[in-house]
Formats: sequence, structure tokens, C-alpha cells
Amino acid sequence: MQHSSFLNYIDKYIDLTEKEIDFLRSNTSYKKYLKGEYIVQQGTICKHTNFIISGCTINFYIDQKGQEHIVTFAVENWWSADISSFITQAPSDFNVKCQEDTEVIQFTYQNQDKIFQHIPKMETLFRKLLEKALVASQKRIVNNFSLSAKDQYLYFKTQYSNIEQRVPQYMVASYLGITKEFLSKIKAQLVK
Amino acid sequence: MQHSSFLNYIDKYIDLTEKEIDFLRSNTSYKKYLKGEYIVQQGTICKHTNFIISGCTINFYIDQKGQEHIVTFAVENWWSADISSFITQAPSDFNVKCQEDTEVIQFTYQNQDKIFQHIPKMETLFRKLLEKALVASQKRIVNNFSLSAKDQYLYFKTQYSNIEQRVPQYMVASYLGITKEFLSKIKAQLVK
DNA sequence: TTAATTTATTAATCTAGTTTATTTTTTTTA
DNA sequence: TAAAAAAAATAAACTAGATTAATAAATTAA
Repeated sequence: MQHSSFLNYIDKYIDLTEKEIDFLRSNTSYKKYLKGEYIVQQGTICKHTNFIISGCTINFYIDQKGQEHIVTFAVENWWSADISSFITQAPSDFNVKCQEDTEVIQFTYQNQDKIFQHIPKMETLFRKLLEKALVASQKRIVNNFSLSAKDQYLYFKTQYSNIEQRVPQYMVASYLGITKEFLSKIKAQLVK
Repeated sequence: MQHSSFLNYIDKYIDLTEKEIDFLRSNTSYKKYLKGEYIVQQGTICKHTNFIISGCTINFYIDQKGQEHIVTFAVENWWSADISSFITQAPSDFNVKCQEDTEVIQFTYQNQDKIFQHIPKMETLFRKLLEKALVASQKRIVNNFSLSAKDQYLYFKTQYSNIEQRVPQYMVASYLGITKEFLSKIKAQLVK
């Protein structure tokens, strides 16, 4: 039951045998976090890759000046982790925090490796997911180059309209790299 | 001969049998481009992933206002392509142009797939390279958030000092997302 | 349901980085 | 080598977005 939305997700991309599904099930685990709980904390090692069944997480860091910056949001059917810490198993520069009660399927580093060894199709899937994530990340850099703050906000709305409803506005501003005051100004201007 | 630096690179990460090396060799091809030649042109499909043996390429696009923006540089032992266009085999939003005479090893989309099927270790290697590329891309977004233009330039110098010698300064400014005039001002200020 | 806390708005002042324009230096070409 | 073209430097005027500060609205808690 706990794994069903995760298995549905996987099924959209690849076909697995019953045995493979069992293997996947027994090498991942279900966990429920409450709103406000941390999945990863700055300075600790990111132990898991998390597939989000329900809920919403934010990935953020605190800079030298004590300012909080939101790097990514994640909701149902997305992945959430600090990849950098996960792949190196070194302390993280980021926090992953639950913005709502959040249910996840977790892979440890060792289990992910095991899964890739036993089910190469899973590694292919992850490779393709990484390709897409890299494209999206580059797109964000490119938008930063050539769009005004207002146009970046409008682009964000088209891409993540569901997220805007679920997090406070100051987090959207932080994600866009602008102040909450300026986002407020942009919104006032858009209403006119 | 043509493949040797490519095979040396691969050898640093994974062990291949003679047969696997032959397979790799026969499913990739060597090509030499001259300075100023385009490997990919905005609006055309990116046919190859390129491993750079020697030379330097720039990945850039022209925005609506006609402004050129440099997205990435690549030199020896780096990879160069427009991943977005490559993975979708749809027209590219970017140009890949040779900044110097450039020798590459090329994979077509079909051949890359064939290689991953026959040599799963190669897919593992690519998965790991993508993970690293994604981390680097996120790092760039994060730096954009919390560093001043001057500090981003200093960071660039520590990471890509060899590139700074090989491309005009206005390209470095474009990569950093600032004007060439402002980079010039920053450099003048750093001298003092 | 009221008080306390968090989030959002508005507005004035300020600054990092842009724009425009001119001059100097470096590189390329003939 | 000189002339042409490309790249870099300098400086004044300007603007998108930040900062600061005060107020209002919405949520949460008691």
C-alpha cells in the first residue's frame, strides 16, 4: 500500500517483473515526516534520496549573512534530496525541511547501488531523470540571464502554479532570488 | 590514436575489456573542427555528445533583444553538447561554437544507447557525470543568489583559471551574467 | 474570540550593476 | 609594417531591485 504511488510512478517509465518489484520494495522504505521536520540538516550527511508520495519539501540554505535562500521546492511525485551530499556522503550545505506533513519512499546510498546492479533499467531511469533535472537547472540559469524579475515570476507561475498555492510568498521570492518586498511590488503592478 | 585521450579518460573511472574498448571505438567517431566552426546551431538538432580531446568550445544563445549569453565553456577532457536538444532530438535553443581548433570524439544518440546496452558500466559512468554536472549547475544558481558580481568572478577564477586565459574577457562577463564594462571595473578595483 | 505571531503591503531612500559614449590597447590582416 | 578591426578601459548618467521602516492583513494559539 505504502509503496503504491511510488510503483505507479516507476511503471510510467519502465516495465518491471514481479520479482524486480519485490526487490525494489525490500530495498526502499516508507517514512512519514511531520510539517516542520527536517529530512536533511545543513552540516549533516544526506542519507537518502526521497521520492515524495504526498506533501511538500523545501531545500534551502543559510548564507554567511544569515540569510535564508530557497533552492528548490518538491511535491508529490518529485524527488527530494541534497544530491551533492548524497553522492559524496559528505556533510550537506543544505537543509531539506517539510513544508507540510510529508510521506516519502527512501533509498539509502547502498540500496540505490544495489538496485542499479540488480535492475539496470532503474539506472537508465535515473540517468534520464538526471538529464531532465540538468536541463531544468540550466534553464533556470538562462532565465536568470535574460529575464527581468517580473518575467521570471511569470515563468515560475506557468511552471509551478500548484506550488505557489502551498508555500508563503516570501519563499517564492527567495526561490526567484529577489526580496519579498520586491515580489510584493511586482504583484501589485501585475494587478493593475 | 585518435581515441587515445578519450580512452585514457574513461580508464580513469572504469575498467573495460579489450572487446568493450573495440565496441566503444567502433560506435564513436573522431572529428576535427576549425576555430569559429559551429558544432550545433540554434534551431538545428544536436546530433552528438562530444568529448573534447583538444580545443575549447562555447555554448551560447541569442535572446529576444539580440543579446548573446554564454552558458558554458568546455575544454580538453570535458563534454560539450546541448543536452536538452540531444535527449529530445528536438531543435536546439543554443549554439555550440569552437573558440579554438577543436578535436572531439562524438556519440550519436543511437550509438550512445547501444553503448549503454552493451556496456552498463558506461551508463553508470554517465549517470555519475550527470550527478556531478547537476551539482555544479546548482552551485552556480546558489552563487548567483548570495555572491556579489566581484565574488562570483573570484570564484570563477579559482574554478576555471585556465579558461580565463583562453577566451576574451567579454565572454567571461557574459558567462557571469554581467556587462563587460562592469567586469572591467571589477578588475580595475581588484588591482588596487 | 482575543491576543500573539507570522505574512504581506506600501513607500522612501539607497546601491550594485547597466547603459551610453569616448578613448586606449591589443590583435588581425593585408 | 601600417591600417583595420576587435577587445578592453574609463567615466557619467541611469535604473532595477535592495534596504529600511512602518502599517495592515492573515494565521495560529490560548
